[in-house]
Amino acid sequence: MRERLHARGLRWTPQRRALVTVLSQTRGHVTGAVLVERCREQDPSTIPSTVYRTLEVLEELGIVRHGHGPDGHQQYHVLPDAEHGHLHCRACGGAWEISAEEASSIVAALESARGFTVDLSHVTIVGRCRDCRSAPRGPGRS
Amino acid sequence: MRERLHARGLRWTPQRRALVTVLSQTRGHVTGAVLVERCREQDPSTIPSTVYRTLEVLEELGIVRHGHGPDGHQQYHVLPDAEHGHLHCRACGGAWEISAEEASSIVAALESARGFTVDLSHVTIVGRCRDCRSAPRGPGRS
DNA sequence: GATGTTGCTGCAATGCGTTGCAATAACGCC
DNA sequence: GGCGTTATTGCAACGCATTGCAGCAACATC
Repeated sequence: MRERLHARGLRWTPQRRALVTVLSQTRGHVTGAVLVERCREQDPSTIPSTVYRTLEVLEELGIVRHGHGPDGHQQYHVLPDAEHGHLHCRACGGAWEISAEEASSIVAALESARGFTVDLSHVTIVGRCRDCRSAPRGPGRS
Repeated sequence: MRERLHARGLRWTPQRRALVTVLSQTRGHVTGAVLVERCREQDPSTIPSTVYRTLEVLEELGIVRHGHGPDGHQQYHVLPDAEHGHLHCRACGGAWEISAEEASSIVAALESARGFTVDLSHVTIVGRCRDCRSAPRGPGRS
């Protein structure tokens, strides 16, 4: 980790160490706010802007990816999970992953038709799941 | 417009009138903040929360749709444009629309495989467009 | 046109995230 | 170990959006 930063002329600071530790104990998806809070547990003097800036750096290194939840808030996930997209039911709040394979149809379509390279891990698709689809008319947070 | 509100037991207020006027002069996509600002031009005493709450109501009526830009901020578009998704290049900031037809492959796939109904107008796909794909390594706002 | 209901508004506070800037402290080098 | 360079941090302010609550005002009714 430290090496990767140094290789780019970046620095290995206590604050970064803390975030990396937190990330290593994290599975699945987390919002930015939660990461800030977890860092605070480790070191109460943690400042939000530092965390967000560090996340930016780590994303450039390919350590994390971020997308946006159905409410538009940050959502980070730690690699090296397979790259995947996200599916959210606006009625029940449920969430699922879309595998690269499952998404290949659009990815390929956009690629060949427009020459557009999709960042799958940033994709969040909102709608209604099987169970809620038939339901009367859920509230619909988003 | 007024009728549609009344039909649901809702009220036709000066503030709503203002927002509807603003929307009627709007084409394409607008962020929430811009709508607030435009309302302020008409009536400087406009309060943001009122605007956002009214947008919520209008969305329930099917007058507007909202999604989230690549930065996670609100983006509204006025109907009755054909329903469509959004494509954003993280390097140049360019934006395009994805027609329902073009998206039919995923929509149909998710529909049949998972029984998931996609809200296409809420979809924003981020990546790199043809021109930026070959570029060295753009900054990558998102 | 006066009155009661209850949907809306204004306001203030909160939450998430970003940005500018001066001070700090990693790092490389001697 | 001391020193200079410059990436980072801490802080404070800002921007967008949401929420709770009390007072206000549309609307239906008489």
